[in-house]
Amino acid sequence: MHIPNTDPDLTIEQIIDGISNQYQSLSIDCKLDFGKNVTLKKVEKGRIIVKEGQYSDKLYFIVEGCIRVYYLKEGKEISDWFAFENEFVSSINSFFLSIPSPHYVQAVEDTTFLEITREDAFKLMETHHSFESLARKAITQIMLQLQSRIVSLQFETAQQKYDNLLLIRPDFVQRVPLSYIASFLGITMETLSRIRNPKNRI
Amino acid sequence: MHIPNTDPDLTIEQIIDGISNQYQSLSIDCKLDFGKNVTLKKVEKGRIIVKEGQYSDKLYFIVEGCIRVYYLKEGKEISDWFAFENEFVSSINSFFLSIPSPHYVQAVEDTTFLEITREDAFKLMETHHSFESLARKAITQIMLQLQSRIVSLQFETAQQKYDNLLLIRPDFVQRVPLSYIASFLGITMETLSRIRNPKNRI
DNA sequence: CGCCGAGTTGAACTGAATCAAGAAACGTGG
DNA sequence: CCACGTTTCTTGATTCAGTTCAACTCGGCG
Repeated sequence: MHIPNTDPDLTIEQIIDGISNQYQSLSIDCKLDFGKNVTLKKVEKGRIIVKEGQYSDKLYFIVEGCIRVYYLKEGKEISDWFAFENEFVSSINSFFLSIPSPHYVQAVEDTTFLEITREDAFKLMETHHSFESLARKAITQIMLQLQSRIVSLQFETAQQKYDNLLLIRPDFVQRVPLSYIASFLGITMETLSRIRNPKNRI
Repeated sequence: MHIPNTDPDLTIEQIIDGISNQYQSLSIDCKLDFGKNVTLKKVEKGRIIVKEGQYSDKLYFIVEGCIRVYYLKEGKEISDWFAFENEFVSSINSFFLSIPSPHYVQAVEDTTFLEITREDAFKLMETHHSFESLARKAITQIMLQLQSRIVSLQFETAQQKYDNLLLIRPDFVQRVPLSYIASFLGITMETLSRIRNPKNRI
């Protein structure tokens, strides 16, 4: 799962066909309309796509690469969300609540993605039942991810959280710096480092 | 917010009208169809509505009362979700993934609610664009709640978590036993008790 | 009245944070 | 290709918030 299996030079039409197959079959009308409202973008590793405080009314669909959403807490970066190939990602508070983004959005690798504005996305949902279904399914998936993360955060030890992550998203640890992973798991870098050292295992 | 403002003796039609107003305007057709597929139920305080291990393919909409979703971890009850008047609730893993429920669902107070099966709910989503929108909005709301809970769980002290809860859902603490709240916040009952004692405040 | 569950308080313990210092890996220019 | 500075990761010592376990208080109710 989550293996980079996507040709980064797909056309918008091909990408939309992929979405239609993976998430929800879209009507021909809807695909056309969808295609007219997205932009295909490429950014290099490390590039900040959205800064804190901006109204980030964009939703992204990753074609190739990895995007990280994080916020600053007392000067420290807290990673909140990572998305890989074929996943949707956005500064969700900003996107859904129309508030200034508390999050930064950054490319962890060279990344190719589709971009759509909130306004256009909501218009598509209203116009096309199949797009509304797509949205519902994508949001459901995110909700379930968040749910399982809560269970993981709440009563697991640092070791269990890390093991759990390795189990669910083995590629994660390969592709994302450890410092990002630590804050995502709600632990410090030092603790993560100790956990990963087999000598410290119980 | 979340004040019991609902007459528990509403008809199904009136409840559906309320949903149509609060979440998403539903077409007349859709409301009728919706009404045919729900059951209005009442359960007394403490009653277990769903047991762990059951396939819980039901979604509930609370008219009056409070429902708790929890699971057992090493013999201890961990509260995962509380829902009050005018909120949807279910054993989400079971409902959305069609797996046996890892959760128990229990009435915290005498509770009146609408019940709909997954099959019927999904059929309504397919048939009625407005019902699909309703679902999308309800799920979005849950997703945002989960998101803010993650932020709260991840880097806040026990004190901050409790203060935060008081701020966001002041009625919560009035209506739900402290032992339930503790596990919801990811802390022990003893810690919660100390936190609430003004003498221990910094 | 006495029991029972819910909540409180106390003392000892512990997992992870913090602070501080190294080691390894990484990239960039000479 | 190597020397360098920078960033990323590891290791060690100390500290602390919150857990655990155990005893106790309080209020409701048969």
